[in-house]
Order: sequence, then C-alpha cells, then structure tokens
Amino acid sequence: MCGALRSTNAGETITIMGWVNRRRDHGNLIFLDVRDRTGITQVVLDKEASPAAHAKAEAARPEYVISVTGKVRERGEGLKNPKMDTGDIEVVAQELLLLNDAKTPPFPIADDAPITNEEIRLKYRYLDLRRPELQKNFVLRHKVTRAIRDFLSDNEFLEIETPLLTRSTPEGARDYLVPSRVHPGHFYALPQSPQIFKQILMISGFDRYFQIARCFRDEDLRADRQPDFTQIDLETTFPQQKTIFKIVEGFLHAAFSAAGIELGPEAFVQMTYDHAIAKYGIDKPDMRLPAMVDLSAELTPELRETLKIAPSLPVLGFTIPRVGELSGTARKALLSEIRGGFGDCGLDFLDVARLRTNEAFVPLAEAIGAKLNAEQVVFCGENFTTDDLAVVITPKPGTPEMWNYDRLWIWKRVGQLRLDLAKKYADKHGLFTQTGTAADFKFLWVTDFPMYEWNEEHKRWDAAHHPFTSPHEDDITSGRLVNDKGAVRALAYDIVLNGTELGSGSIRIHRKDVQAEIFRSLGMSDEEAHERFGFFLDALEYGTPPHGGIALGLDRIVMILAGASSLREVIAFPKTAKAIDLMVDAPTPVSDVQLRDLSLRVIKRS
RNA sequence: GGGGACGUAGCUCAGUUGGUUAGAGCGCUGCCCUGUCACGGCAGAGGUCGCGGGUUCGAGCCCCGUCGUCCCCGCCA
Repeated sequence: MCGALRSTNAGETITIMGWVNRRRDHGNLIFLDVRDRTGITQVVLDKEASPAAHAKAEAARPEYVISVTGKVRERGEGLKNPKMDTGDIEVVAQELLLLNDAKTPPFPIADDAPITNEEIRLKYRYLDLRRPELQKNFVLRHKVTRAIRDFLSDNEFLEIETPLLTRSTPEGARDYLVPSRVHPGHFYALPQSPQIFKQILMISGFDRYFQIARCFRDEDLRADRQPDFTQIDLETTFPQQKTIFKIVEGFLHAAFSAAGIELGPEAFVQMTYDHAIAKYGIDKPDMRLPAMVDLSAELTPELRETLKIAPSLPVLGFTIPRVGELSGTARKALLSEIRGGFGDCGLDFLDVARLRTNEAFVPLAEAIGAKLNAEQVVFCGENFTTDDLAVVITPKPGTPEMWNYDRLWIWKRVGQLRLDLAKKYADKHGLFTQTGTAADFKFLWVTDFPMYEWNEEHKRWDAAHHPFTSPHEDDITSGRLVNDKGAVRALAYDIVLNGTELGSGSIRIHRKDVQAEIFRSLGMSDEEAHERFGFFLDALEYGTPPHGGIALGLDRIVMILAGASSLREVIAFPKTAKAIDLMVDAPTPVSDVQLRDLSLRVIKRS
C-alpha cells in the first residue's frame, strides 16, 4: 500500500494503486503523488527511461485512479522529504495504468485546509470522506469500537441484536414511525434505545448483554445530536451501581488505549446530582473548569440590606482562569452583554468596584477575592495580581416566577454563565485545548438523579430517567415516593466527559409491586400501564432478577477522542440540522402507489 | 416553536459612505520546464453577488420576504 513503503523496500519491484493526490510536471520528468488510505508515495516518471508511462502521466489529473508498477528507490541526498512518512523513498515507474479518470472535484482532496462549506461537503460526502482528516476519524472509530467489543466479550458479555422494527412507546422522545403494509393503520417504531428488550434479555437469563446499537430519535439536532446514532448498550443481572461503573471504566480504558491515550488507574470521580448543581450549576459538569463557590457566608444580613441582595438566596461566584487584564471598554461590554443575557431574571453582578470605593466594604471585597482565590474580582480594576476573571452574581430582591418552578434555577443560570464565559475566553485559558494526553479527558460519574421532575405544562410529575428506574431503597421505605416526590432519588447515573453527557443508566426495578407503585405515582392507571407496557409487566412476574445497565453514545466518545466539535466528523453519512441527508436527498415524498399500499394519505397542514 | 451567524468564481475569502467594466489566492485549461514534493514560468477561461420583491438616477452594499447551511434555547423518558 502507498503509505507502507520505507527504505528497507529499496530495490523491490512493486505495484501500487490509488488516487493521484498531486502532479508536478517538469516536462521530461513528472512526479505523481499516489494516495490510498494508508498514505502517500511519490512516483517518478522519466521520459527517457519509460516514455509510454511518462506520456500517460501527462494526462493524469488529481483524483484519477492509477496503477503504478516500478522499482522502489532510496532517494538521493537532499532529495528526501522529512515531512512524509514515505519521504525517504520513491517509486520509479516502469508501467503506468490510468484505471479511471475523474472530474475536477468541487473541493480539493489533497489540501489540509478546512472546507467550511458544510453543504458541499455533505452533498459530495464520498469526496469529503476521501480526505485524510476524515479517513483518520473512521480508522479511530473502528479501533475504538473494536476495543470495546473485545473488552465486553472478554468479560462474558454476549452481543445480542434486538429489533429495529418495534413498538411505539409514547414516552420520551418522538418516535420515527414505519407504517405496516399488512396491517393498515398500524405502525412500527424505530427504537429510541433497546431498553425494554435488554431488560427482557435479563429476564431470559442472558445475564450479561451488550450491543453496538443503532437508535433513533425524532427530535431537533445539535452538534452532538443526530437523529440516528449508535450507542454502546449493556445490561447485567445482580449488579450494584459500582459494578456497572467498573465495567464502563474498563471498556473506556480499553477504548482510549486503542486511541493511544492511556488513562490513569484511579477510578473516575463521582458526585451526586445535588452536588453537581450546587458546584457547577449543571448535571454534566465540565471538570476542566473551576467550580462555583457559594459566597453567602461572606454577607451579613446588614450587608445584604445595604447592597440590595435578596435575603437567604445564594450569592455565587466563579473564576475563569487566565483571562488577563480587561480594558475598561472590554469590562463595560462584558457587563452589558451579561446583564442583557440575564434580562429581568432577578440576577445581577455584585459591583465590587463600588465596594472598593467605600471603606466599609473593603473587607467584604477582600474576603470574596480570597474565597475565589483571585485578587482580580471582576470590574474592580485594581491590584491585578492574577490573570483570573472572577465573577460574583447576586440575586436581587423580589422573586421572579421562574424561581418557583425550579428550586435550583439560580445555580443553573449562573452555571450557564460560567460555561458561556469559559467558551468566550477559551483561547486565553486554553483549558479546552487538547494536548494528546490523558490530562485532556476529565471523566465524572453523576449519581442520585432525582426520580421525578415536575412538568409545568401538564401539571404532573414525569419520570426523570425512565419509569423502570429503581428509586433508592430509603425513599421507598420512608414513604417519600408518595409524600415528597421532588426529593425521591433514583438509582440512576450519568457518565460525563468534559461537560458532554456520554451515557446514562440505572439500576432497574425488578419487583412488580414497586413497578406498579411507580406507574401509580406517575399518574398512570393500572389499565393505562398495562396497555403501554403489558408485555413487560407480564414478564416481570416470571422470576425477574435484579438488573441494571447503561448506554453510552459511541459517536460522542469518538468525537471527543478525535478532537472534533461535531458528530458529523465521525459519522460517515450524517444529516443536517434539519435532519436532511444532502447526498441521497432524504427524506422525499413517495409515490401514490406506495402510499396506497400502506393505506396512507398525506394531508396538507396550513 | 424561538434567537443568532453566514450565503460574492469550483474552493477559501476581500469588496470603503450606495457610484465606471465585481477582485485576490488556490484550483481549472493551454504552452514551457529533468529533482519537485503547497514545484516554477507565461497565457487564458471562469460570476443570475442564494432567490423574489422594494427604495433609488444608480443596489453585492439599504429595506421586506423567502430558501439553504451552521450554532444555541425549547425539545432530547
């Protein structure tokens, strides 16, 4: 192959095939760089030595498919190219075959310059995929997938496939529906995850199951969300939470190792959901950034009164490292930008500049600075002894309505600001820059998610994870399940990497009475529960072992490992933000004949 | 459903306060060239300024609408 030849091959007569990457025509001497997925090799064509081959090379153009037979030659002194893996040798062509010509591609394959026009990249995806950068991503993806498959197989997991044509369950995300021809008016659904099937496999005694599973969700896209995606789905019997954690950490070590990253032996950090919200204002903290600090203790009731800060609500501060000194203009712009972002939500800056001008507040300003471990508290404009940007947010008196819906609203809003600012100053603090070592990757388990979340629109409690998630034993026995739903904790956990949710899982309910209780608490009658999940409730009655599992987004793992900022870089044929495949042009209308076969009619909505 | 950014040559982009015939680099075509490797030299082709409408003596530039791509919020058990 093109990328494999070295000086040890000198003297061998070989044939290589591939695409013309570049042609350098010097008249009687032509160089062709030949590319395949392993790399690039320089071919030399001399008019005197092999005139026929030279003549064909004159006609060759980028992306022509060629076959070259010739002798590998060590390049002479000064002719070697240290920038190429194969730069010590070249192939002296004796015979050249033009196997196929090619139109001039709409964008260059040979350049490493980024192509910003995503539309054209996706339309000509076969050419985009030919670029070394993407070739590299799919080699990586293959290695990672194989490492995970091998690890799980070595640990007694069985890979079992579950159906793609299955049953719609009107919970959670919208389903992609597939009409049945044989049963007019009836629809299959594509799975959002193999959730119920894998639980049934546990009931069937398969003990340890996994699947590299395609899943489908008909929801709006993001850079890290595609409508069809791949997850590493697994389930085991008789697990504790820590059993699952150990398995996942095991295959992630293997996967990262396959990608050339050796993670340290220590277990991943764990924190509860409540702790994550209090310290990071989000359920998927980015551990590369410093946490938030609650500064409430620094403010006496009198100080709150004077500074017009709402009593008993938290005063939160955080720092963004190494932002450097901001000019007065930059500070003003930042201030109005953030105030604008808050709107009238009852939050504001603590104006430390004002504090410094008033003798009485100086100790407070200094206490805050000390607690944040930063002497530049935002907008104070003096005594810069660190580069860190410190921000203190205070709740104004009066309670906007939104705080009532969500008791954690303030933490979440300030956590959002923390992330926004971290992003804004990413170039300065450099914490998101990859160094190619394990230090780039901050893993975290978030545990004890709330069992329920309040649905304001429908005025009811919904399952925060899914209705088969087991609550904490304490919360069942204490009666909280009935009396205080907002406080019930689930045996549900997320794995987070650099602020991206990689996966989510739980210990499941294996007792029918508990399951029935959960359905009741979700306001689902027995009849209703039976209509939706009857087959599963039946199965639960036949000796269901305790079980639990998790599912991790394979695409996201590969995306982060590849240092990519979009899933499109690691999915071969991805869709646009409007869920369109620009290459095959899908979705499309279908013929009346097809519709009639399916007993369907398309109606126009105004 | 909402907010934001972008759309000019095949690609990457520039285009001033609204003013002559819309530019650059790369790529492409032809010719020349025996040591290049982002080869070099000379010459050349290539544009419905996303689309539609409006304002204006005059629109790539201003206004309205629309389409597309990207990012974010909602949504994603």
